[in-house]
Amino acid sequence: MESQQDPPQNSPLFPFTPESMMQNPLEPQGLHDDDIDWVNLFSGQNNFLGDAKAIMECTSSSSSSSSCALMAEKSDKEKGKGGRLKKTTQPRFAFQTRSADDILDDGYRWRKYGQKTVKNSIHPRSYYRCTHHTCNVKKQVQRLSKDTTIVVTTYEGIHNHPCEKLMETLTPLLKQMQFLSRLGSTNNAAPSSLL
DNA sequence: CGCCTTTGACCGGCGC
DNA sequence: GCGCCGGTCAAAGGCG
Repeated sequence: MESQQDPPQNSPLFPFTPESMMQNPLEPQGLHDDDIDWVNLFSGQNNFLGDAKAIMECTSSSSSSSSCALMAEKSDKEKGKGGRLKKTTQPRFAFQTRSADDILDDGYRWRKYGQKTVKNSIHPRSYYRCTHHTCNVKKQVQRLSKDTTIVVTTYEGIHNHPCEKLMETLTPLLKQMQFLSRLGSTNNAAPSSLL
């Protein structure tokens, strides 16, 4: 199915996803391997959003995103503009990333379904939908006219499926870890050489 | 051939 | 009521 093997120009796996942020919006480092629920992590079944508005600043060593900000808000404040769009209550997340590339590789597959020039911005806004059949997540990508090095990515909705690329990357590792932990339980050897 | 992007048309909400 | 604006649709074409 998924055949994208090429290393993307920006971070191969965007260091956080809206879902992962929702897991631990302000303490991304607070996870232990034993605590990770991979399914929930990537399917976003734990929704920390109430009326909360979270803003996160972070730094990243990746070449493309030197800084970013996350804002989360309830989208039912949205006016429900736009053609045939039903009124949604999907949570929305706005990322600001400093990148030469408009498209963040967040591990999901997106299909572009529109592009519009917006008022007060010299750069067009692009509209993407998650290509997963059952997933209704959308995102908008727009470059700031003030600072053209900053790309604003707005996610709308929660993925109801695992991140394909991330799972693709992690599956062999997880299998290896399972294998080694089984060995470790019999041989009392810790798989400390991993990663 | 399937999947993707492009792009103009269309739709509906909002402000005046 | 009308025009503006943002969001979506869908046909056409490109690419691997």
